[in-house]
Amino acid sequence: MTNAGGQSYKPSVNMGNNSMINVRTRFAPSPTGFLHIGGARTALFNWLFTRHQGGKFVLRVEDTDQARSTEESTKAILDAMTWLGLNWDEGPYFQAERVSLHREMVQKLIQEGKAYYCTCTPEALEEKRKQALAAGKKPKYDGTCREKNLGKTAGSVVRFRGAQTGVTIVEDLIKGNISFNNEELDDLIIERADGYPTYNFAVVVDDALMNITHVIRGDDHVNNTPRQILLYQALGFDVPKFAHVPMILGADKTRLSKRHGATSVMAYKEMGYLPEALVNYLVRLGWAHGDQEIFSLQELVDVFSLEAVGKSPAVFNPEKLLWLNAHYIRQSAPEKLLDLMKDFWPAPAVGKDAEFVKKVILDLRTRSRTLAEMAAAADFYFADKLDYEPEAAQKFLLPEAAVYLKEIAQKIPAVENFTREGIEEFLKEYAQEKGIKLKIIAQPLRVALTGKAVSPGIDEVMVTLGKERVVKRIRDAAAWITANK
RNA sequence: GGUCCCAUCGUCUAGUGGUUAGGACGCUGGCCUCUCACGCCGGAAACCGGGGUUCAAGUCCCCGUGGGACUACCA
Repeated sequence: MTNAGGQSYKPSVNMGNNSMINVRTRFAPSPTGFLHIGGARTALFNWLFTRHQGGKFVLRVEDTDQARSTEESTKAILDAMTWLGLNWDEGPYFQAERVSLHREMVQKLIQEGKAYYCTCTPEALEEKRKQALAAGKKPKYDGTCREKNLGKTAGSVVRFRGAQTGVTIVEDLIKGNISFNNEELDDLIIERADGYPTYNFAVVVDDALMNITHVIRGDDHVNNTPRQILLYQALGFDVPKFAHVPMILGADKTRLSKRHGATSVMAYKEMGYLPEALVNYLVRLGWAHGDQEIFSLQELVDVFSLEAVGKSPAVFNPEKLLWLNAHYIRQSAPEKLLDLMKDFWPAPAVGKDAEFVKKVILDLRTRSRTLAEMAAAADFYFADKLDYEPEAAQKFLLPEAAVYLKEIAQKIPAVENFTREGIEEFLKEYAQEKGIKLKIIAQPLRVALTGKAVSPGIDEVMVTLGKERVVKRIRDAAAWITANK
């Protein structure tokens, strides 16, 4: 399964450059929840970089935490990727299915003396950690089993024998060179007591075996990177290029989480956001191309580069996302919106004539920031009988207006040119005849037609509704005034 | 605590030693107008602080300060 159903994007790079043609990247989510905003941006950057370079984008599910991984999460993540249009070329591979490979590599390191069995219990380690912390020292594995040359026993784990001197330099495509003293790195566990590899080991083995050339991931991983580089070297693999993208923060500048509102990509779909809006918003978090704000996916593929990714974290701003979403709704063809709106319309809208619904969409297109907003604003188009908003009715459905409404209802059947222009002309002439401002009749008419004080232009509404419904609604309003005032 | 990263309007950002520090969201004044929205024109709003380097620093260096990440038999 490679969800190649997405459209294809042509790489914009000079294919004559042989070193670039073999770019391979991966997105490696752990299936312990839905795809969230941060993960989506990481996936997007990977995808854009890869498509720009004409490389291969691999999807790998990191499910070695057997206790927390679920199939539903895997499906939810793939669905979200597909919705965003981030198609992958290989995978999804499942890390848990590759444990024999990982174990092989663990054994290799043990045989070469680069890893060793450790029988320290979690409890003992936790105790030592506490003590170290209390004494103001660094909580680091103390090497109890390092030189014991232990064999495998029940409950034993395997630790990597890390270098204790020297410096490891991470050459990061976004952050530049970052150096770490190896003495800061402790002997990390690479195989757990349950026989499963730990993250830091499994990523290295898998990335190496899958020939990943560029590891693009969140910068919460920078501190893991030197250990991983040491692992690559111990295993005799080439070290890939790294690019650590800054985190996305909430309004309070802490790491984005549920506390800050919706963080699930699919929650945005359900709220009526378009994938192109989310993609456009996400890509501008930490990346810019001069002053440009609006980008199509193909445009992004053309101009995206890791060099232009900023180093500092970005605060997630829902207002700007909303603006972009409104923009993309405005830009969308009515046919497309007709399709998208199927999941959003209120019950009375289902089964209505497509041409009529399309007109409704056209009326509302510049006035809706989300599809859900559009649906909410559209209720009056589909209602058989209007409920007048109390404040609107009180202010505009008055006895003096009833006179005008009745006359207008009477004259409308004779309006030949029942278009926006024709209707506007008719109403202006009527107002002139009466010696009043258009305003005087527009608001009562609006309430009569929509039940609200705020709506699309009354000419638009009238055209969409059609003469018959218009006449009926105006008469209903006049009758309502007689009955209630 | 230790290690590492980061720092331009409220927010996202442009800026690569010499600019009236630009754009966008949001806010706001006006125009358009049947309300609202769209659109158009205008406004307020920023280089964290201190030292250097330099004729010249938002841009380079150092030190502070502030924020963030990691510090698991999670990923």
